[in-house]
Amino acid sequence: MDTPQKSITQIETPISKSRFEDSPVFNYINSLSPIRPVKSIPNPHQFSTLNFTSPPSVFTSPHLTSSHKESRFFKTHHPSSDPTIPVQESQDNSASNVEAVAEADATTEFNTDASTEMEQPQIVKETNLDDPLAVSPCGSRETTDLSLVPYASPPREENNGEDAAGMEMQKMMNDNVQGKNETPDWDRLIADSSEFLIFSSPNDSEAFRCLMMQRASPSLAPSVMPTMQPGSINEPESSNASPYGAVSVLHRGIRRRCLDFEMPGNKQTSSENNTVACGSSSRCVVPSIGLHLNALLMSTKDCKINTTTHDYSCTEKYQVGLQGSSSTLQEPFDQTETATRDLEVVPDEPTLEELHLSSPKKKRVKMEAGEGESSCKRCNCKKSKCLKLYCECFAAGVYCIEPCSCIDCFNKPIHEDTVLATRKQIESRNPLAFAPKVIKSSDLVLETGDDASKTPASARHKRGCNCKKSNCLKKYCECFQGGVGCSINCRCEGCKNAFGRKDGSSIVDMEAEQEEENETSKKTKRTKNQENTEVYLMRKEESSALPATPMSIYRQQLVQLKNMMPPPQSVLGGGSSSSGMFNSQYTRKSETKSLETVTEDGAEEMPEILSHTSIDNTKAVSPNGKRVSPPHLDSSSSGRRSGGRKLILQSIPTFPSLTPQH
DNA sequence: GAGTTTGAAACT
DNA sequence: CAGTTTCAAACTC
Repeated sequence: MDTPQKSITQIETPISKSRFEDSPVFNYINSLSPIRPVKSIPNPHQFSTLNFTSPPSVFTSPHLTSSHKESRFFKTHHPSSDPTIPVQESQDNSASNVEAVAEADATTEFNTDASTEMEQPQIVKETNLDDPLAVSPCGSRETTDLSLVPYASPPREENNGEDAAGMEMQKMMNDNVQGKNETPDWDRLIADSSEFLIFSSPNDSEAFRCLMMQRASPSLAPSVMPTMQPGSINEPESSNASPYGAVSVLHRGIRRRCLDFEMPGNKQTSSENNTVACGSSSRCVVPSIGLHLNALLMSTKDCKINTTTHDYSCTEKYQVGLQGSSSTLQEPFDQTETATRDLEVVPDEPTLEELHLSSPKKKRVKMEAGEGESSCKRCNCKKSKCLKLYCECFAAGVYCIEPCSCIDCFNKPIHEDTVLATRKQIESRNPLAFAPKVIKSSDLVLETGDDASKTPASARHKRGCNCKKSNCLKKYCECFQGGVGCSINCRCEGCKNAFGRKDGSSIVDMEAEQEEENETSKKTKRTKNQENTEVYLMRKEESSALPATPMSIYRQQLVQLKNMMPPPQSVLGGGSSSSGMFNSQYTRKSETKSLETVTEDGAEEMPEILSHTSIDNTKAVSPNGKRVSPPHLDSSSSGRRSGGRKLILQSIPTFPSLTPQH
């Protein structure tokens, strides 16, 4: 039985309004007031494209406006007993907020907070905004918002929500521009915000930062994916299309969603996190922002979400500041892609840059034309429907996106159920299927007790490779691809892995590095034996695409830090759960842990990177100027020269300073 | 860009 | 668990 109340209110509003407007009193007032009543124009389009110029496409779709209310924000349960009112409210707010973020991106963290807060009270609790104002129970939102956000949308009538939002947006934009004079120190803002602005997910923060960056460098503003309207796709789940649509639009524009496969029963949470986009998103949508591309990687493979606890471990600083510095070694290509883009952004890596830019390598062309274009990891699946581990996206825990060339792809938000089911199935078969393939050596040592720790990479492939012909010298080899040495877990034949052979000899690396070092100083070419040379060349080729990009630099820094840190604690994230990809990396456990995990991958690449990049550069390109100062390795590391050319990871003793104890 | 090679994933 | 098939990335031309 329908409660007449609702319908009555719906009907009554317009009626009463019209009556009111027709009334002489109204006319009188109207005549007196210079303010003319403006009737809302129910034109969703007006709100979007026409009104705003910034990064339009992503957020301008009518679909978006129509589905705002169903965006992921509203997936969260409203604590209030009567969802209708809050929803209505949040509808406007969300619209304005989303738009604010999207269009104006003048939105500050406060606004973001506000939106988050408004839409996700629970998350707010979770995220614990330090700002007392921010934490307001559902009751007093508006006040809070207003107090918090200079341009936050004030409470307004439920009608013409979109227009209102749009107008509000413009107002906000204006206010922001005028009031702040548009001199945002984004780095500072982000840095500052990182302390109290805790995003509901790492991806959120990523997206946030992305937007910030975007604003910071409008010239780089993406062309923006024009027509990716998932909603336009005739999906069976049309009922759900909206939410997805909204989310997708938003995320497509901003971020690539990560799959949080876990929480089978907890769909809500799952969706919440699912929506969480990986940093990838940023790269996808904001191609110009090379730095963010890495974030994708981070989110996808490196910064794993500990779905078990729903913690995210890359500390916000890392997440935001480093922008996916941890981009996985498992995806050298991505790195390279990113690198290529980063070159434009980061001018201070002359040698490598030049090297990279000047070399019209096929690889690079390939990357630019293909993966690099979107700067997203792209799969090319044809038969697996992207629902098998064959699919890199799926394996990485991210949804496929536009740039993917996959056919019959089911790895999309609209098929979330399928994806989750498949994921579960695969995990049931192999609980570690989605676990990071490359894990820290320390962890490994705990597990296998092998000599992994002896190798420079300081990480090992979990299962080991099974190479027969590639000698573990090509990316066919997962160990090599991951930038780690082979271990006793490997069943490879003729292993010549540059990062460390199965037999435990990591000497190759040492020799190569030292050799290169000497060569560098002497400016002569190497005189190493053929094997090492071969290895070296291969690695160089690999890493040539990984010049001194910020990412690589971050990684480098991280690696350095890592090396200075004491041996990692027991595996937390690693074993945390089978949800794998996202497991450890985002666990908020401790910064140390985060760093470690982040570094984990970074270390994989180190040998090569280190041999080519200088610490000075590292310093120079520090993301937001925050931290990761390459510690005083020199004194402690025997492998490093005054020139700062090289770091020999192996030789760097653990350094206690960064961890509380030890 | 097409074809080949390779090894992981999936299957039996 | 081992062998085989399938698959898509990596690689080569």
